[in-house]
Amino acid sequence: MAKSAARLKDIAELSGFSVNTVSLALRGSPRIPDETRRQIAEIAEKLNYLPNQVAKSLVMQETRSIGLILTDITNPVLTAVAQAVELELSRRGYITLFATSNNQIDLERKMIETFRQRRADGMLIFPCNHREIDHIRQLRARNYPVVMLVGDPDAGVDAVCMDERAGAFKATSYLIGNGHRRIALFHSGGEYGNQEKLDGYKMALAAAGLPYDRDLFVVPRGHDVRNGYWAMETLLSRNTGATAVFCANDSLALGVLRFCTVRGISVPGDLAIFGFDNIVFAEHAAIALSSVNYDIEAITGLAIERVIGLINAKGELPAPRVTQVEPELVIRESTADHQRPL
Amino acid sequence: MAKSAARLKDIAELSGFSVNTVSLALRGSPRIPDETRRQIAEIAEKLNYLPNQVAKSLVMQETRSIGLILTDITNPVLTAVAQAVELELSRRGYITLFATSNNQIDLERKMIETFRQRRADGMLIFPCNHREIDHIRQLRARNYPVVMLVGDPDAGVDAVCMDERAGAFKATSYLIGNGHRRIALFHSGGEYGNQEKLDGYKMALAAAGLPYDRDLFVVPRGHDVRNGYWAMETLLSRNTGATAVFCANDSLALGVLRFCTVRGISVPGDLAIFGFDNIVFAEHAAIALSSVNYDIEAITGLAIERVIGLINAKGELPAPRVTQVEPELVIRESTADHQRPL
DNA sequence: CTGTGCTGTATTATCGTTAATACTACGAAG
DNA sequence: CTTCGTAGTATTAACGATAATACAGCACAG
Repeated sequence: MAKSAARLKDIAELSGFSVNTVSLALRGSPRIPDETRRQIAEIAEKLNYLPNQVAKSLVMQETRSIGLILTDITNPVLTAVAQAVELELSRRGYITLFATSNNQIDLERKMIETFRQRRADGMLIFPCNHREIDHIRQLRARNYPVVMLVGDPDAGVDAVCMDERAGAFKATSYLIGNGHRRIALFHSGGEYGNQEKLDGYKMALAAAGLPYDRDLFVVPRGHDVRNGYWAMETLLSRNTGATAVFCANDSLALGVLRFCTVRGISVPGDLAIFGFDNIVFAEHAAIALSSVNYDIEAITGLAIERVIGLINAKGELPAPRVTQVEPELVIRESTADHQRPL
Repeated sequence: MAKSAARLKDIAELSGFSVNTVSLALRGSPRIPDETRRQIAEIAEKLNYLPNQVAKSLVMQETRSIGLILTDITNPVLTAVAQAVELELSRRGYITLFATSNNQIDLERKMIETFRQRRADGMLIFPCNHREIDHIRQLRARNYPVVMLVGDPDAGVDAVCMDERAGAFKATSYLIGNGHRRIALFHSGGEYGNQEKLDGYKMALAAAGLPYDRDLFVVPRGHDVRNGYWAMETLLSRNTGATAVFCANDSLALGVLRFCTVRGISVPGDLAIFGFDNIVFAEHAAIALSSVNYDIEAITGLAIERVIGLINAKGELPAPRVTQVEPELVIRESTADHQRPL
């Protein structure tokens, strides 16, 4: 902490008024006449006074800070989320406390505890595991304002999130509409994961009367570019006759694109690629990627609205609600916009 | 703030000991016998007690929090910096207060003020303008521990940063060594900017006896992918006969790559591309980018070491020091590794 | 048998603010 | 000429922790 910062007491001594008068004057109380206020403001200015938010928090019982726990900030979507949240909260006079769980649930628990100690007024959480959220439920049960950024409708905790099932359904349906019949799915869901994108994919196939072929489903070990590369290599070795790939996120899709560039596979001529999340690099890839748009502004906006609502709710919190935002498709070069010959 | 969190006082009342005894017991003071400690710990556990860090900060005169001000967190290098800083600080028991200035100096000033109000123990700052740093100097003059992540050696403020001039020199020299004689520079320096990359570029040309041609220097309006695309278009229209492009950052380079893909310009056959910062997407681009590596671990590690050193320095702060980390080149596919025919 | 030191605990002050309440002077009303 | 309201300011008590100091009771040395 900065040494020897000026306090109300210092201003009080220099001005001859009491601490309380100084406090009232600086906060613009109507009970203080202008002349007094002027004198006090002048001295405050001279001492470069800045109110001590720590002391203020203690007495006001609010810190005007909100914790944001992400799984991994290098994921471009989460980066954008972090940016949007910080911007909007700062606009509303809140500070953002950041933490990344690095997909480890112990770290997630630890960071929740840290934020609780620091008396963050509320928390926004991207849980690292969609199923293990008892610690978050517990938080909520203790009347702590918390909103998740992903979530099942029956999680028992407030959430604002993208409707991933709908997104996957739309993207798959689009590919089917373009004439594709053998559509691969790259999705590192598995243990962690929400099955929602898988569900949406299956629903779209079913709706079109196409069979679900387990061979077309590749589960990469992670969700970054090199995993996408690996997944494409794997798919090819299975000889499935796939003409399109739907990737659960854009990094995987960029990996697929890279693989195709290296192997001379033409995109979208030989293979159509559909991504998910619509990160900035998707738009500007060597071949611009079609993707399911993650509407960051909408989701973070609603989530912040919600958590601040909970903070301001006096007494018991209202029953948790889960809001799902339906995503739009963004069609670019990586999917042909015409009927492909079979 | 969470309603009705347990306090020391509650534990004191339930256990029959005084508040002070409870505090000592929970902090493991040797003056408290084991049996007493056990009783107290048990009740604390039952009440789900978590010490109030706000109150603690007030009395201890330290918040164990450090402010990090970035220009724009969506820049992948800064994202990685943010991640590394948060991780390391959390390891050392500090919390990270994030803010982005969005390259607006007013916002930068405002965030510094916010952090000062919240009594962050120190700050790490990526100033949005290398020249206008009076407000940061002032901070330092008031004995506030602050370390910049970029900086001139004579800034008068502590800094740990990459030696950009050396990086630019190395990259340009590498291209020259590969036989290139007409090397373009895309650098959005201009008003904001450090001229350091430009300096390094010029030095390398001079060292090889090559002239500096103003036509080969394109100044894009920003530093994202589309600006790189635009810059390449501009360069081409100038008919300079450039055989290589050195970009001040990887996003620009990716834009150049995209342009080349669209126009059928072979990389590195017709044009070599060298980036700067070595972001993840550089490695995994359709054609993997050569780049100047930004050693995030080294820089953030040193910066954190420095700021914590300043925090722990009793009394007057030591004279400011600027540490420059010399970057390495990472050579990949976008530059040919053999002598090109002229 | 008294003083001394130690062990375990309690009391009190403090951090910098806000909030509730208490005073003091003065002008107006009865 | 008292009373009362009010404007301006001061006093006191929180907030929840830590830290310095005080105080019992008991063992032991002289």
